[in-house]
Amino acid sequence: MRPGPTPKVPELPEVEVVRLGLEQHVVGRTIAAVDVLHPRAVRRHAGGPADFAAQLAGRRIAAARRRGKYLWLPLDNGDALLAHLGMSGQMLLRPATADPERHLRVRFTLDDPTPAPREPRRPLRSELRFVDQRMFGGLAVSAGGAELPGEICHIARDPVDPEFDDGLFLARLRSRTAGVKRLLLDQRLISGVGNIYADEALWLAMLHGDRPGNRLRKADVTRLLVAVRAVMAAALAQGGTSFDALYVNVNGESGYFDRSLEVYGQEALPCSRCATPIVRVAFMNRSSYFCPACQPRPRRRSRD
DNA sequence: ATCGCGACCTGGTTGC
DNA sequence: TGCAACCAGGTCGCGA
Repeated sequence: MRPGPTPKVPELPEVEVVRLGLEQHVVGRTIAAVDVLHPRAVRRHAGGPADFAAQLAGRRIAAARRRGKYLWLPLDNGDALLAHLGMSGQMLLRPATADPERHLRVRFTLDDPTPAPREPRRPLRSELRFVDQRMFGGLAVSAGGAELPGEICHIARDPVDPEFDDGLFLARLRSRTAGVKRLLLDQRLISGVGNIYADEALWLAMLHGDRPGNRLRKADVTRLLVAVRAVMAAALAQGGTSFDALYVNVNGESGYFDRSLEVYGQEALPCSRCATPIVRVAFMNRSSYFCPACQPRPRRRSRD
């Protein structure tokens, strides 16, 4: 069996697709058993793998929530199962008989849904599986975390949250000297934005990522927020359309990702606005892509 | 407090 | 052909 393509890194829209799938297929069901196949997957659970499993066994899943790239499943006792997909995490709902995935890390056996009175058909026994190749992701039980896990209280609301405060974001951005891309990636200011959508939003807003926060005009920040929401809405519209009832997957095979990219990964290709070749530069041990004409570097840069 | 950077992690790709 | 180096990047924690 050949390995599939490298999953795309989940940012807010991808995580929201997973949340929708969990909401539809897992909420209301009870965790019968938990099997931690790799301890690193629960490294952020203080009590270790055995305690992680013990605390979840018998609990009913009450809801599926998200803030930024964090997911959590509130449980019937007020605790929550907290999850981050990292770079390569997936949540899969699979028949219990399905072969284990190569990078299966944690397996949750779910009780069969209660059959309807007039429905003698036996429901399919299924498992929720946490699969993660690179293991930047992880799971934990958050004590009393149903409403908002304490572990993520430092994570800002995301731009899709109706309670996201645009004015507060503006004020905080403009109080900082760091470049606007770095600030976009700071989950304490705004959550859910990763390297890919940061580049896409900056291109759409025609801002260079090195523009210091405190030198942004109000109109720049307004444009940036519009852009962030636009790229996320577009991704969500294409990625969140459908998923198989037994397959909740962060890297659904929709292909929306590549089709809609304007700058990320597009080095040397012409900008769709002005035809200037897209430039790639090193940024925080990774890459930034931008159009040097549409997104002029701020002055006071020593290079270029 | 803020800033900037290294560590963590695996597997596909590139370069010699 | 073999093997080492590089690359992807979200988040945490550290030193300045």
